Amino acid sequence: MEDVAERADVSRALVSLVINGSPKVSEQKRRRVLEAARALGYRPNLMARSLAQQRTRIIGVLVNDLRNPFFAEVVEGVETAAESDEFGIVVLNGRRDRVRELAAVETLVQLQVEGLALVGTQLDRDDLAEVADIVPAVMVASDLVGSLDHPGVDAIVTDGRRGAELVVEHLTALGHERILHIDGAANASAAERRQGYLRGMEAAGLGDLADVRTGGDDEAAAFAVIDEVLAEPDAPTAIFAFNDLLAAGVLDRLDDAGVSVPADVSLVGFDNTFIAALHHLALTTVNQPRLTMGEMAVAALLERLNGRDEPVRHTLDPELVVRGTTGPPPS
Amino acid sequence: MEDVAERADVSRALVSLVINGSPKVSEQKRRRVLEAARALGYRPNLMARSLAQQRTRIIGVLVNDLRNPFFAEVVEGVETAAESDEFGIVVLNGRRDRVRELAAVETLVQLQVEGLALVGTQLDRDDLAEVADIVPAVMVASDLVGSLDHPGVDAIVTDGRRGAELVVEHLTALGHERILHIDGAANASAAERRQGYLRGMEAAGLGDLADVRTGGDDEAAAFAVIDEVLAEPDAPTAIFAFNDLLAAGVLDRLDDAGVSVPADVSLVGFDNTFIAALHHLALTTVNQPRLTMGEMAVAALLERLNGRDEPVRHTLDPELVVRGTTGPPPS
DNA sequence: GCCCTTGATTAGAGCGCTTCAACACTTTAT
DNA sequence: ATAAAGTGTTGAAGCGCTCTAATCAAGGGC
Repeated sequence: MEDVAERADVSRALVSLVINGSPKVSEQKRRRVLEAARALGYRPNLMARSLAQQRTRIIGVLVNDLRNPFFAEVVEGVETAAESDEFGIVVLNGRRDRVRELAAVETLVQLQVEGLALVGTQLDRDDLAEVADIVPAVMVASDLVGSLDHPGVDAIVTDGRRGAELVVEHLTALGHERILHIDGAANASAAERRQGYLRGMEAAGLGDLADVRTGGDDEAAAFAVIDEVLAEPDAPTAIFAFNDLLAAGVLDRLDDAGVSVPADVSLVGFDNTFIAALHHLALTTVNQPRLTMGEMAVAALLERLNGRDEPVRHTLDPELVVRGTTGPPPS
Repeated sequence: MEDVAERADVSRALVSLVINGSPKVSEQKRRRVLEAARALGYRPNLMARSLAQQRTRIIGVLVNDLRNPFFAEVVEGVETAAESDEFGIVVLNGRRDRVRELAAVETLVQLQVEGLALVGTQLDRDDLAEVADIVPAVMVASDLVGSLDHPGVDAIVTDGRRGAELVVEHLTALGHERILHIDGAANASAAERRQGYLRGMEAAGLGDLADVRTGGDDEAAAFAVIDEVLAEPDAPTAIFAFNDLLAAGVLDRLDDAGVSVPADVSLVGFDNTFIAALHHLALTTVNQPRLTMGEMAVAALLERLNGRDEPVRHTLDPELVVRGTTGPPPS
């Protein structure tokens, strides 16, 4: 910057003004500075700028698992919104490991991000409380029971309870009774969906047939459960999986076992990722408005930066997407 | 930091030493400082540190499209390697838009990243030349014809030409002759695979049957092409798609049209993403060692930082993964 | 008792930028 | 002519940290 100033024969301060597009610079000098900058290949140092400005204009994004297309799309929503508000984002991948997530949050805080979007993270209340004192945070697509305890944390979620209920309603309407739920284990939104499932079963008068098994959030997690279930008498006629990835695993395993879907067993996923839409899977699932969620997360953070200080929680409506993996139970 | 120093009754410099784990600090003072830091909730400011240190220990990662699981896994490889070398990474998503990619590179450079990993980007030689003068760069999983022009750019690629040849060999061995290639359009690795396809066809004596159509890199790109092809006489008996996503699109469309795979038409993808492995697709495809590629990219950058200044190019071997979408042509 | 080490600590400059207050120069109002 | 009110420009302080060189204290050897 010094060099640019010298070459353009102005002060360093003026160069700064030009770079930042200040209106109070004469056209003549502006041109001189820009030309000097170009000639020297000058690039402002974002670190120095942030230090001086005392703000970074960066939103930190912590993602549970980047390989899950669902999260990738939420991030895309965050990105879009941040971009249009002239914020940058830094994405860190927790890879389903809470310890890694914790470390990532620390990194982001030290990076002085102005807001934190936690997408599907597994952090608990205490982890969050500490961080929320420092920087506004918003949880996206994962529900932390009690997160509202802390006034610094917002939440953007799809109503997983309702989503699960929709699934059960759909299946019971088709005539299913033995409906199995393979859950998301310790996954952040698992509890809610489990709850919705149980409520749905109760409501349908099938409370005593309710059956929840521990699954996970990827294909592999389904294998053991399916093997187990198929070996039992009274196998379910319908399976509601925690998410699409898990459902894909279920489908694979059923296939291996010669069980046909939906003739023998109906199957429902959750998230409506592009995988579910592949015709060859044609998975019935529950849609979550991913991009919108990402965008709302940024909006929530910006409101915080603009002074809001009560927590906000937006619950979006899930939507059942019926495709080819559900049908009436075998007679 | 000032506050911590005061509370521990030492100088700022000493605090800095403690925070950075210097060995030349007495156990007593170290304890005092750490305790003061904890009590005050002190967090070092990464920006300030980088500024003073004149290095960021950050590797910038620019990805063509985060939604594509292939790239997401390469990034995971980068992440793993960076982590073990105590580097941080900043991931930016180009979203298949060259202009956005250019902007992202600019951001990363201004962030003072110490190395740039370009994963599947579409940047051309000129774009790169400019950037490579400033920071070492490595292209991953995308081949830029002539990128070696610039001595500052390394490359980690899978041999797409060979991969495509493997596909053609597999198909011709099954008896196919009318093999169509739906390519990746302007995508960075499209040219190479196209070339391999053509070479493979020549080698099999099928040069005049070679047929390349413009596709893309997602499912939607396949639709128009398939509609077009099916309407023509002499429809191909095998289709080699640019990547798995595109292949999934092809599969969907063939399905819609009542064409069965592999009975009527064989289909091959590329990348061996988890999508291909889903039993319901069971897509024959070509594997690329994604994680390894990511790790090698970091290794290449670190070598640069340690003084290497001739360009390096690692070409990994592709591997044909035969699944259920290929078989002999209909008789 | 003096000089030399050795090890622990600190003062202070500097990293590249922004920004505020001050300044110089016009222009307009009186 | 003089004051008031703009315009454009700049000097210098300061953002939070690191790091070199200097300082200080405490032995050790003669």
